[in-house]
Amino acid sequence: MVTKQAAELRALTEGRGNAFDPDCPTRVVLDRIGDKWTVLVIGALVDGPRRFTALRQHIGGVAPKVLTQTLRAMERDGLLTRTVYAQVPPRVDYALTDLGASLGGPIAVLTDWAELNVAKILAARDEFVAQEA
Amino acid sequence: MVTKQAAELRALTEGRGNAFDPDCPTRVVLDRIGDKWTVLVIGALVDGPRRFTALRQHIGGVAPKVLTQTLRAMERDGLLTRTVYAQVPPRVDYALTDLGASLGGPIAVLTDWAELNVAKILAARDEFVAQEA
DNA sequence: GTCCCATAGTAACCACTGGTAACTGAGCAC
DNA sequence: GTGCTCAGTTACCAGTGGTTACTATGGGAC
Repeated sequence: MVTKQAAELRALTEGRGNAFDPDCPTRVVLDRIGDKWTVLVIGALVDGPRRFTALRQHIGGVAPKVLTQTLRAMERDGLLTRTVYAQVPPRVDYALTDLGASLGGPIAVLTDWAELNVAKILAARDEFVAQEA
Repeated sequence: MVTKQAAELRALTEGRGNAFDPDCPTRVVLDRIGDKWTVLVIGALVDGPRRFTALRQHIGGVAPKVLTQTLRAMERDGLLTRTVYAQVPPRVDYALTDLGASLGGPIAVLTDWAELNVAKILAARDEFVAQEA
């Protein structure tokens, strides 16, 4: 614990993290971004706030439990806000914070690459399978 | 807040083959990129080929089994090449392909964001913990 | 000859997480 | 009192990530 805090402090005081240091908190950020649902939630919220069920419908194939986990983690990390209205039936709005919205750029770059290179990756995969056989 | 970047992301996700469709192969690419070790391996190889042990040392905290899994998956997807020299002790070089190297740009954007925003995320996390208590 | 070393993994095992299906609670309409 | 909506929760299961220990091979030291 002490060493971890020291590493975080060092990384922060140096101004920049080093993702290759296992104790560097940048790893934490990469883990969060690495979660595919986080990426899709950011994409689903760039247009504005959405409710829980709307998110579920917009992001195909996500189970409610997993969506809840993702949203809570993102709220904890300051990427979005969760607003509960005391109504029945309940209403909960999710909206990106400035920090969360600022992630949209890097994610767009990534999804752009993905769109452009899906074919190459699938081709490599097919070829590899063919070689194995 | 919602700017050109947001519009870009929206165009990507709602226009041509979108990542919100659970059956879209873009999901496959996001899963691969989402693996934190993949990101670090790309980062470790942009300067040139490395051997297995060199990768292990450069990327702190990775278990050999997991590194092997990651490297095999990346080889399968055409992101890197694996060259075995019939020597004793064994020597295996890993090098990025053009496809793998082209991922360096998007990943650099992402890690830049991560390193710049680590402090904000940790602050949000601390505040959240404080509010809970 | 025997012992030890380095490299690039594998094997066995465990814990945690991601995913599925079913259930909850609160008020309102019927 | 039955059913409807929304936003989850609960119980459960499989797969994955991670840890530690072990392996194969030949070269050099003794």
